[in-house]
Amino acid sequence: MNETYQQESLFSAIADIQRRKILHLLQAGEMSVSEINQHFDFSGATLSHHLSILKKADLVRVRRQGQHRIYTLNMSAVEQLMLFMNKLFGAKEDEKQ
Amino acid sequence: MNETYQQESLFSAIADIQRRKILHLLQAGEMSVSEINQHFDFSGATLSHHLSILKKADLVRVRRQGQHRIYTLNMSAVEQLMLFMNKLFGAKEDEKQ
DNA sequence: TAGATATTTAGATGGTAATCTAATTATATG
DNA sequence: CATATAATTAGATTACCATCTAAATATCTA
Repeated sequence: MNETYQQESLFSAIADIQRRKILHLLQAGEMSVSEINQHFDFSGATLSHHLSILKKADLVRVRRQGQHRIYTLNMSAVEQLMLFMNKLFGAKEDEKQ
Repeated sequence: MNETYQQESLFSAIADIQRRKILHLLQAGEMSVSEINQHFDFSGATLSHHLSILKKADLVRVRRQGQHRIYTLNMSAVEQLMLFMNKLFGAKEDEKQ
């Protein structure tokens, strides 16, 4: 079980509670940066930093819309993460493999 | 979705690649500290440190056997973690909920 | 009981990560 | 075009974390 860089970046990405909150927010639907920011106390720069880490892990995708950037949750990265977790722990993972 | 201290400690525990390797090793069966240590380069003190973090997260359990301490993977904590991940990402989690 | 082995604890160090303010880039609009 | 708004980037600071060596604790055995 050698981990790829991609897997490592996934685990680092979800290690922070603020980033997990961001991911959970996006689960309900896409959001602009300022909309996301309404749910947090920290500065916009800090949010930008967290978003860049989530982007690098490919957990979120961005598109531009005027002045705004719209972030969406990338479910295929989420699925990849869950698959890897199942392998890691040797879980059954509903008999699919 | 407010996280408990327990959940926070689970995510911190799996954030480190060495601890993920330990968990994966234990997935094959219980092991003493020195057996685990054969798979790593770092010092026994460092291993002990990692094991204590896994213990605090309740991902592993320990019992004494003479001079040895035998570590086992606690699958119910693993399951709890997977359930929480599913909630976090809004995944289907094989229709159980 | 003395010494060997197994493991943990204490304390120190270097590196990384989260956060901040200020500056920069990009876009929209009067 | 000038200014306002949205978001990122740069640079600094602080806190935390992985690791180390040395010391302590616990158990076994000669």
